[in-house]
Amino acid sequence: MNYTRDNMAGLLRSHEINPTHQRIEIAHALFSRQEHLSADQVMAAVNTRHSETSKATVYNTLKLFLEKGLVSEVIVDPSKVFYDPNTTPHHHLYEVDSGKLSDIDAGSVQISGLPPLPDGMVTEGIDLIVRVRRQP
Amino acid sequence: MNYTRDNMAGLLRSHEINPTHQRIEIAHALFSRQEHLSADQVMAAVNTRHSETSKATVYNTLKLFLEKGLVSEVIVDPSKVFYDPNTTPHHHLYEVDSGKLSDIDAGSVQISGLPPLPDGMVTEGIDLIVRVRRQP
DNA sequence: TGGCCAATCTGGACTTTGTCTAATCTCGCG
DNA sequence: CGCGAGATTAGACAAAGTCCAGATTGGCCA
Repeated sequence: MNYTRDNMAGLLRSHEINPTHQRIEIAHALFSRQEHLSADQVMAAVNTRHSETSKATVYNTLKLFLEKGLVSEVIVDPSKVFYDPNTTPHHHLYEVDSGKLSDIDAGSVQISGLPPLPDGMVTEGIDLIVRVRRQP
Repeated sequence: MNYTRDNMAGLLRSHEINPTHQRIEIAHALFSRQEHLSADQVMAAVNTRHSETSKATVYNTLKLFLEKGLVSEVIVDPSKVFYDPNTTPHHHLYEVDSGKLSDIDAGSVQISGLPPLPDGMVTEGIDLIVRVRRQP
């Protein structure tokens, strides 16, 4: 799969998102890298050379992508949210000292024995985060 | 177990923390409630009636408690960190719309099939968060 | 083509959470 | 009693994110 800007337009449309210039650039930044980026990093990626997209638009757009299921949020660092272009079920490995975040495929991981949910509640997601640190 | 202020002093000492007035109040706020509180909520709890403890002290103290293993951090909400008086291994249930956070005992939960860690890395902790939402 | 309108984007002010610093306070001990 | 290390404080500051009112865009139809 090729993450050209043209393909981004299609991707956005298939998620019922009107593909504007800014949205295409933001999607491109996330998907071509296949990495976890914070809002700040998206800003920087989109505004290399000359400033093109405002802070408000970056935040609005990421929130929109999230609602439309195009990206997911990863909350591992108290100071910033990461956005993840991988929306298939998977887990995360977080290197505490470097801040590096990587995926753990959900395929082989099994979680069992979770208690029943409170009445009238539905699961929105299960986040499994393995926090690791460089051996001292 | 009884979470009197006197017992708090002993608890702090047993974790190599000099038990000052402010630290005892903060420990008392966390342990007598047996709940997850944010720094803000600790501030409010400690400063009912007249202001007694400054913001800087609350933050310093929570960080100190964390280092000394007296409390643990729970990162589920991008906007604030919760502090958890329960340091035994356990997981969390987070009600997304209300912000309510509760414990899931680790006893019956099994996680298997995690891939090996990268070389030279040690696990610092495994966070399992079940995000739920009220049925629409 | 030209004009219209709704959707989108923007700068900048604002809020909230948390950090930092330099000055002050406390308290055990000689 | 007075000293000094450790603790506390007020308030300035930083960073992430939100909000708003006005400007821009672009698709559509005559």
